[in-house]
Order: sequence, then structure tokens, then C-alpha cells
Amino acid sequence: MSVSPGHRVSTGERLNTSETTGKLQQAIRERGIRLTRQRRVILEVMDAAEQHLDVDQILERARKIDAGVHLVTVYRTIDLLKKQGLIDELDLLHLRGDRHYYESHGPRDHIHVACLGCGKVREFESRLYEQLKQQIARDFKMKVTVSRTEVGGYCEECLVKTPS
Amino acid sequence: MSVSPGHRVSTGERLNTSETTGKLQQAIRERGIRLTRQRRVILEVMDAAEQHLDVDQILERARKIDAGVHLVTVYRTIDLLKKQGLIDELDLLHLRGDRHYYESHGPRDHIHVACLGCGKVREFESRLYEQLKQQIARDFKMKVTVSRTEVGGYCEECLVKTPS
DNA sequence: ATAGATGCAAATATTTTGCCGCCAG
DNA sequence: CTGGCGGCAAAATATTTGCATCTAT
Repeated sequence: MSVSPGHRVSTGERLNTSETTGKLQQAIRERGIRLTRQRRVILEVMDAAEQHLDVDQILERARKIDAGVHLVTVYRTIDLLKKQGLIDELDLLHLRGDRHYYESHGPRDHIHVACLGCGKVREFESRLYEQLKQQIARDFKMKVTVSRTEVGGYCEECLVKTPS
Repeated sequence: MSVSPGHRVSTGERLNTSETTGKLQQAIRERGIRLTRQRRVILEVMDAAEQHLDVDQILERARKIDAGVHLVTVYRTIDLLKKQGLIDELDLLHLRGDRHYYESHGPRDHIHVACLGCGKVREFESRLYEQLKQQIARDFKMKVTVSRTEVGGYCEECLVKTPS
């Protein structure tokens, strides 16, 4: 019951333990948070991921590097990263069950656009989105710290297959 | 472990069984879907709700009208309504656990804006949001059918309490 | 040395399913 | 009448927690 979370072309992951000091690892170190063997591996997976992963996918990839990583530890590490505001949590409109997906969040928010027909997920960035968040901040006098936008519909291909 | 899903000022619900033929009930009838006693009650609750409700809240309100409503039936009816595209499902950024919230969706999409400090949830509509969705549809050549935006941050009050 | 992390198992929480009797149309 | 629906219990899924042990700093 695993979900393919997207079909973006992968440029290949870097599963190179030593060379790559990803952004997450660096951030955790900077904040003086203990870096255990397991955390290093999980952060590496997240850093190298070309797209959002679910918990099982994280575990699977982590175990390829170091078999001694436990599901519980993945959950706990995700919690840590969420609390540190270093990753985003998605559920892709519950497209396939209630699984959650995680991704290290870059400097700019992006929108996830999912095709309800084929399950393909693409990402979208827009100045309009930044404006929208600013408008909310202004109107509600809020400090906006997180945002999530997920859009569903039917992609060109699927529209052709099932002409509505 | 119940969550207060928002603090919007309620204008009071209408729990009047006969008089009000809400939009959901009407839509279900129009589509020739069987209207059982339980469904009628659940739809009435959803129609009268002033805001998003979680499954337990729906059950609780339904039982005040008719004690013979089961949790399973609430789940099954929600499934039905989701498949019919008559309600939206939210999770409010997992603000408090992984509970899901449901609301009958009006003609216009709105954004849910949650304060991470006090849990207050407000709604926001914007022409900008409509433009954003149009932009996505155009750029990706997609037919957009659902969208969900949830924004989190700190409201004015909470910013004062905890000056950053 | 020691606070904090992990592993393991068991507990929770939430949602889904199988089966059978019942009711709306 | 009859096929879909609801009730009940049990299963499936997903996530969290208690506790003893281990380890990064």
C-alpha cells in the first residue's frame, strides 16, 4: 500500500555519506542538537531527496545506508525537524489514503499540484502566491510562518483519455 | 483529545429538521442518491455547521437530533460526500494531531488561516487566490477541481504575549 | 559522566471492512 | 420486493509512549 508520490524526473540522489553536508545536517549542528548516527542518516536521506517522501520511504532509504535505523526513530526525527521548522508536511489532498509526506523546505514555498487521474504531482512557484501570503499577513495582522497549498485536478493527458 | 477547530463567532446553528432543506440534502436528492434517516441527519448537521467539523463533532451533533446514528455511518456518509465533491476535507496543518475536518463547500474557495499560538482559525477569501488557481490551470494545462490552502502563523494577540 | 537518543514492545488513535438484518424507493 | 444501507465487531493503518539501554558530547 505504498504510494508513488510523484513522477518528477529524478536527477539521481546522492547517497554519499561523508562528502555531502546537506542543509538539514548543517542546520541541526548549528543549533547544537545532538547528531546521532541515525539522525545523520535520516537527515542525509531528506537532504538528498528530490521530492517529498513518506515515512516508509524515508525508512527504506535510510536502511540502505544503515540497516540499524528504526521506524520509531524516523518518526521522532521528523517530529524534531517539524518543531525546528526545517521540513514541511504534506498530505497531497489525501489522494491516496492518509499518508503524510515530508520535504526539507527550501527558501521559497511551492504549491503541490496533483492530477487526480494519474497521480502525478508537480510543483509550482508563483509571485502571486507570495503576494497572497502577504495579503493575509497584512489583513489579519499576522506573522505568517507556514503555508501549504495543494491543488488537484486533471492534467492534459488525463483529460484526453476521459473526455468530459 | 478533542480539538477546538476554531473560534469564529457562531451565529447559532439551525437544528430545525423539517424547515431547512440545506444545500447538501438538496444536492443528494437531485442526484438520485438514497436519503436514509441517518443521512438526512448528518447532512443537516453539515448544512447547518457554521464552520469545519471533525468526525466526532459531526457524530455528537447528529446524535442530539437522532441518537441512532453511528460513527461508522458518519464515516461512510463523509466518503459519499467527498466522492460527490460536495464537501472539502481539511487537516488545518496538523495543528492538533491528525484529525480531519469537513465542511460543505460553498461557491467560492476560502483559505484557512490558523494561529499556531492560540489555535484560532479564520477564513480568508481573495481574488488573488482565484488568479493563482487560474495561473496554475493555464501553465499546466490542467482542469483544476479542488484546492486547499492552509496558512499558519501568529496572530496579533499572540505576538504581543510572546514578543519575539 | 550524563542528558538525551534509540530499540523494542505495547498502547493509542483513527479509519476501514465483513457480514447480516433492515429500510427507502 | 430488493439492492443498497446501517449497526456491530473486528481488522487494518498510522502514530505515540514507557522503559531499559546506549552514546554523543
